[in-house]
Amino acid sequence: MDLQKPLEKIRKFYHQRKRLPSYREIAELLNFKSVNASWRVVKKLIEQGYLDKDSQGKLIPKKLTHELKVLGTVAAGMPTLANQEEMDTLSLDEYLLTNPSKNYMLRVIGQSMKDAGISPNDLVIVESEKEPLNGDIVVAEVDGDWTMKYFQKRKNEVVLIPANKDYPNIYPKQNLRIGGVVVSLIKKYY
Amino acid sequence: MDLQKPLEKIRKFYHQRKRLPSYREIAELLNFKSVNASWRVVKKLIEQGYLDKDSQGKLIPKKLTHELKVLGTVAAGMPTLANQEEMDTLSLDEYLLTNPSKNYMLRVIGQSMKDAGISPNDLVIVESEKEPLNGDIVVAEVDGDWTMKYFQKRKNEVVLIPANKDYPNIYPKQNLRIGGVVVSLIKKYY
DNA sequence: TTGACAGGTGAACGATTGTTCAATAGACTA
DNA sequence: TAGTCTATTGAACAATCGTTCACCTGTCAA
Repeated sequence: MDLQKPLEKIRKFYHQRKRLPSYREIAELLNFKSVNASWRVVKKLIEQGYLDKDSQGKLIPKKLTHELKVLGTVAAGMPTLANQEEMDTLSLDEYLLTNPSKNYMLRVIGQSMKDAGISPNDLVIVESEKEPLNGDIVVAEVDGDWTMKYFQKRKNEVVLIPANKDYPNIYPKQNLRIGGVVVSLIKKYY
Repeated sequence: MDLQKPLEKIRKFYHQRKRLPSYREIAELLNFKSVNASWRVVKKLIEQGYLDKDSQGKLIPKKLTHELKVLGTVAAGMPTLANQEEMDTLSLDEYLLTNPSKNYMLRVIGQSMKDAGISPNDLVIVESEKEPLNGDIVVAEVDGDWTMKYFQKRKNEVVLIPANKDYPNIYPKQNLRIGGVVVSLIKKYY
């Protein structure tokens, strides 16, 4: 049985309508006249791990969601088209959001983290209410201003160190408030 | 009517089960004894743009998907908790995947793009079958090896330039194959 | 020629679906 | 007190749901 076409149709339906089709709808998609035919196709798709079922028998997606093929490492070269299907896929949302309810995103302005590869217009994902470790990049309010810096705790004081020699270290006198720890950085070129 | 609790419950259900609850299930979630009660809650949620309906009346998510609050710019400071709800949200998948079927992801090894802020273990999202412009970062096969470099087209030849002075420019003799253009870069610290 | 098998048809089942109606309970205002 | 409003209840509707029958093709091997 050819599972490729059904998979593609179902995937398309899912992305367009943001829900999975019912067996009747699958029959329509695949030009079946009987729901039993789609029932059998779905059974195979479940066996192969593309779909799954609820406790109530409702279909839920498994390997269908907007996902990225991870093709390997750059220097190791490009995999051929032949084995692309076997590679892992990954949802960016799930991958990047360490703690969805506490994550938020900031757009970077200013050059103070330049040497860490963080430039204006980049996006950083920040996790709030997280205890920073030495070397973490934190978003902090120092004496009234918000900045992004490396976090360094020494004996009794905290130092905020920029990744740019043109900027001075910051020794917060009072009112140091940590807004969160930068958990990931996103640069978008296009 | 308090929509916050229902929203949160429905959102949680959606993320756990990867489908939206039925009206009966919503009633159960919110301790309603009547489906009509959930029907009205849903009506409100639709009016506010959190949910939507199919042509068949089935619920589909709108602003429910795993989304990030974009809180503003770093230097501009942190918004207060009060206006967080009004901020934009953004799905990373939708934001980063310029062309889902042609995008794939590579893990970076090697230091050759160091000065562009691209380090080993970073992830790059590549769009295949895209014509590179001068200055774009491309993934290319040169004389048998795969690398990531800046793309530069001069008169009749193509030069691949690393972002690291310790590495030489590459003047492909033959067999230059562009695997794709890097459309975004992801660094994950945690 | 026979038999097995995979793919599709058609119909039926009880359960669950979205939707709507009338009715009830409490909070607030006039 | 009477009246209005909102939130919830409870019951009912046709339609659709997932699931399972028995049956009908065609293909290929024995």
